[in-house]
This record gives sequence, structure tokens and C-alpha cells, in this order.
Amino acid sequence: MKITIADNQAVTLGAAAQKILTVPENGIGLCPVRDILDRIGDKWSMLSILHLGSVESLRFNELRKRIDGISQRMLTVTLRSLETDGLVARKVYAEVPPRVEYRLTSLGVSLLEAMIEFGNWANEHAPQIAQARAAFAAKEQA
Amino acid sequence: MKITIADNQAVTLGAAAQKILTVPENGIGLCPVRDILDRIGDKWSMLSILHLGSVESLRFNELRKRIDGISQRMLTVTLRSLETDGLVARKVYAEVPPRVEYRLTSLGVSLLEAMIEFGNWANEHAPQIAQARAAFAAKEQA
DNA sequence: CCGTATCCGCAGGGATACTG
DNA sequence: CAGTATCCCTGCGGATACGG
Repeated sequence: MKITIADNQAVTLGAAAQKILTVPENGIGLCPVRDILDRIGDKWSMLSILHLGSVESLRFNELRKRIDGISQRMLTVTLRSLETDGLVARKVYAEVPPRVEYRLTSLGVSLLEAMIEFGNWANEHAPQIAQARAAFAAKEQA
Repeated sequence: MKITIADNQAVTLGAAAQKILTVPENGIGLCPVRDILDRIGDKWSMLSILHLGSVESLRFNELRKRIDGISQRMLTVTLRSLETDGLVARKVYAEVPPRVEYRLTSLGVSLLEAMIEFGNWANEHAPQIAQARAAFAAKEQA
């Protein structure tokens, strides 16, 4: 059987996909991809990281204004979650009125880099997806 | 003011992050990242794509067996969603008993590639995250 | 074998009010 | 300013039963 270049790519990609699905012994005890996604796959985490990544640091309400539609409660919850995972650093200044600054840690920055790759994919392929949806909707009419 | 390499990186990264957050006119009418994440950020989409990407094609129940814990209903719903976005192709064979095969489209494969980058990040940094969580938990005791 | 239909529990997350 | 506390509601997704 002749192996084409396309087949070779498929095999390589398949191996990479399988590798991600395997559960290593790493102290989390879950497939890392699922684990990370459970954290940052929620409604606000990615957005928070992107906004924090676009400047050096932001105060609580500055960030709140930038993330359109987020409630005070959810910003608190989201930031606490990101802080727990070591992606965001929280610094409190002993002033009146209080001032709290958030910024990405180096770990958070490395995640941002990975996310930007992903974001680029989303931007590049958005038209194709829109087209696919339209085609699917049209086919459902029949 | 002297610009260090680190600062330069931060600026570059910040620009990239901002770019992703901007809403282009692309027929979707939303920030693409949020849009894509709303689709594949759910409980099963990513896993389905990874499993479909690790072989050429899979029948419904084959895939069901591989994705641990998924219900019949959610596999149907997930696959339909991925099909709608043009990420997965569905082929029905006119046989008895029925046979349906699913495989990634070329668009789906390109998404898989982006996801693998992300998966690698997750695998590499899983220990750091576990450590951060432990540190945070320890700090909360005090 | 490959779905769809129906029911339902529960967690994510919004709105509002209140504190240090 | 930067959070907590409380209430409540929606919708994701599991279980089960049924259909082509």
C-alpha cells in the first residue's frame, strides 16, 4: 500500500492527538487538557486573561469595565480561580480607598501565548465556520 | 526610558491579545475567540475532536466507547454541533442495520492542530499548576 | 445501530444588597 | 474601591424510554 503525504500527516497528527488524550502521572490525576479546559473553558477566564495580557496590570474595576457584561461577582470568582492556578497575581496596596492590582504571572503569560495561537486560528477560520453554518441551515430546510 | 527585552515581549504580546479581542466584520458578529469557545468549550467537543483526530473515521458507537462517560444524547448533540460548524463530516450508509461514520473535515483537522499546541502547553505546565494550587491551599490555612 | 423525545437535577452565573 | 452574602433562575447535561 502506498503511503501518501496526506496519510503521513494524518498518522502524525493522530499520534499527537492520542498523546494528549493519555493520562500522565503528573499530580493532577486527570487528562491535563480536560483539566485546563474545565478551568479556563468557562465564560470569563479566557477573556480575563486576554485583557490582563494586553496591559501590564489592571485594578479590579478597570478590568471590570473592559470585560463587557461581567458581573462583580463573576469577576471576583474568575480572578480567584486564575489566582489559584497560578495564572494571575493579586497585589493589595494598604491604602484608603483600597487598591488591588492584577497581572499575569509568567505562567499566565505562557498560557496567553498558547491562546493567541488559538485565537489566530479562530480569526482566520471564522468565515469558513460562518459559511458552514449557513450551508447546514440551508440543508435543513430541505 | 530604556526598553528591555522583556518589555518588548510584553508589548508584542499585548498587541496580539488586543487584536484577538477586537471584533472584526466577519459574518459572525462576535469576537471569534468567544464564539469558538462557546462552541468547543463545552464538556465534550474537544474530546470528540481529539478522538476523531486520532483515527481516520469512527462509527457512532465506536466513538461512544472511546469517550469515557459520555451519554448517547450528548454524543449526538455534540456531533451535530460540530457538523453544523463544518468541523466534522457525517456519512450515512444505506444499510441494515444502519451505519454512520464520522470524521474530521479539513477545517476540523486545522482546529485539531491548534488544539494540539494547546494540549502540549497543558501537558508541559500541569505540574506548575498543581504546585500553584497546593501553594494557594496552604496559604489559605493561615 | 443510531438516533429522538421527555423528564429532571443541579451547578453556573446574574441581580441586588450589604461591609471593611 | 473591592469585595462578600444571598437569592433565584436558566440551561447543560444525565437517565430513561421509545422509534426507524
